[in-house]
Amino acid sequence: MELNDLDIKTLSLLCQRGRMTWAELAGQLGLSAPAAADRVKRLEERGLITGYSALLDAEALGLNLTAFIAVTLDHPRHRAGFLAQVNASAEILECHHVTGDDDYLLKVRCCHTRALEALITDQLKDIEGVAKTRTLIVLSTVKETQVPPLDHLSES
Amino acid sequence: MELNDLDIKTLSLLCQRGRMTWAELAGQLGLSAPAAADRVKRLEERGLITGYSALLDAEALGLNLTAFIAVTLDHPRHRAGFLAQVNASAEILECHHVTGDDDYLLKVRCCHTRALEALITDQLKDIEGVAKTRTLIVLSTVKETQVPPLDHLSES
DNA sequence: AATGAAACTGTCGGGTT
DNA sequence: AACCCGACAGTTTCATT
Repeated sequence: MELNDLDIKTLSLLCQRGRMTWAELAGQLGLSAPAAADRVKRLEERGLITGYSALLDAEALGLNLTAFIAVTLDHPRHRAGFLAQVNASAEILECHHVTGDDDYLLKVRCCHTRALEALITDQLKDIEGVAKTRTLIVLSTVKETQVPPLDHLSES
Repeated sequence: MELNDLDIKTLSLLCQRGRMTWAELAGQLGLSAPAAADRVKRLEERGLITGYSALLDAEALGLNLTAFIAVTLDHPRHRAGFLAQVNASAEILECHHVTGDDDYLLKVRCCHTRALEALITDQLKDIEGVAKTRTLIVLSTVKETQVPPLDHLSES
């Protein structure tokens, strides 16, 4: 599992402009278009690139409310039902099993406080085994990217 | 600011497969290729689509450690310095100003615990005004998407 | 929003270092 | 093994209806 500088630059460029043409990418890399396409195909086959996506502006879409919800389950037996609900809800963007006082940390996005209330009451609290939820409302977002720190990979 | 069903379907399709051709998109929408391209261009100009990106597998890249760090500043005067550091660090993926016991919630991603230690000690604690940090380690990630809940937009 | 023509891009095979 | 070149099919784009 080796990643040379050209691979990292390729990943970086495709994170910045996911629809750029192979010719354009090749220009930035100093390669021909087929060579650039080959390298990308290899990165996809190795599982480093899992797909491509349009990036949407949540606020422009009217999704003005982001929140983090810490969830505590009262027994591991209720895990499956909880995770099923997590996967079924489009408003739950992320769900992480975390260390600390609570079991799970969710990142959710919805339109307004009423929708958040419905999410907490109907989608979460209603699940058997959800003992407690703690909600942090996002007042403003300073930075939000899904691009991992590619510069730091050489150290690994 | 109107969004019809075709717009929402367009956004959804482009979130799933960001590099699909206009011809392919047009097929899914029941339109001709130029019509589909026109609709996408309009969504970009309206700011709903902010760009396109390759999606990377952080674990496959060796970025095995994700954490959330709650940060408390001891005085608003130290805000600017803190935010400058946040924007300068590639390992800090997100920074949200939140309600609750702490001021900011960061999502960070790095290679291993040593790198996380360096992030907390050198990048955060070293900033003047950072009074306290609380770190939650992510044990496993159940779900992680950046695609907003498009189904729920009709209610707004 | 659909059609048709021109320019461009992606992709494949063959050859090179 | 990685890359370049040339060629063809598919795609984007523009003008027109």
